[in-house]
Amino acid sequence: MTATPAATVDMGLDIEKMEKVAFILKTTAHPTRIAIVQLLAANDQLSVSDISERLRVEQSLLSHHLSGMKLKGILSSTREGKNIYYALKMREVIDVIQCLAACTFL
Amino acid sequence: MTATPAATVDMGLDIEKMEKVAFILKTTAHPTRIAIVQLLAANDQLSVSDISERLRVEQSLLSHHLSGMKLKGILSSTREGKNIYYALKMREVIDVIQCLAACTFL
DNA sequence: TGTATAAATGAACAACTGTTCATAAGTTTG
DNA sequence: CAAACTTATGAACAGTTGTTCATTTATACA
Repeated sequence: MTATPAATVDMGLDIEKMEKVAFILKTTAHPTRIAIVQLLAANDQLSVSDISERLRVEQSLLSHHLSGMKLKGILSSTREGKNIYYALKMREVIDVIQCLAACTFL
Repeated sequence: MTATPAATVDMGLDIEKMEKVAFILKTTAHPTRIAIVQLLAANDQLSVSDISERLRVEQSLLSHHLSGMKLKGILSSTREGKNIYYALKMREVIDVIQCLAACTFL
């Protein structure tokens, strides 16, 4: 990791908040992963092949993204028969994305 | 770069918006750089040494961060005598950070 | 049991990031 | 001009990321 700069300058974002947001952003700021979050925000659980079809992302690559996100605590997964269903675990991620979606100026 | 997934699933975040936000986030989601943005949101221009002192980040490293951010269009710089002053160029960055700061839930 | 289907895993690799260190380049002032 | 100061630059390097491909594991079902 990186050393945190000393000053706590702020606009309402204290260090702790800043690091949490940075974490969420770093692990989510990628087109495929944002799309995954959006899908799971709307669907509350989906199998890998569901996601793969909808996003047209190849199985293996998708799996890597999913397990990475799971590892970082953003998603959870449960097996049901042949399929494995992923769901959003860290709800703050939705909030962050919704927050950004609400930013009209962009 | 990465291929954009096909589906435009959304929560109000269309693909274009999503990519702009992702860009801003990727280039900003780092403690030092967030701190820089915050400083420059509050000060509208600061010399490298100002920033270096306030954030206690070493000259060369800071310079790398700054010129990277400039390269990506986030900051601008102008020389005034010995000093070089950096300023926020892409104002949306402030908006994004303020937007996130407003998210109380975190 | 064998075959099909769903998903994970691991190697390999290129590209990018963050960092440090040493050095260069531009500016001011004596 | 030389010395001091401020900032940039470039090499080097370790670590991370995104991706592909081939292989493996797990489950279901004939």
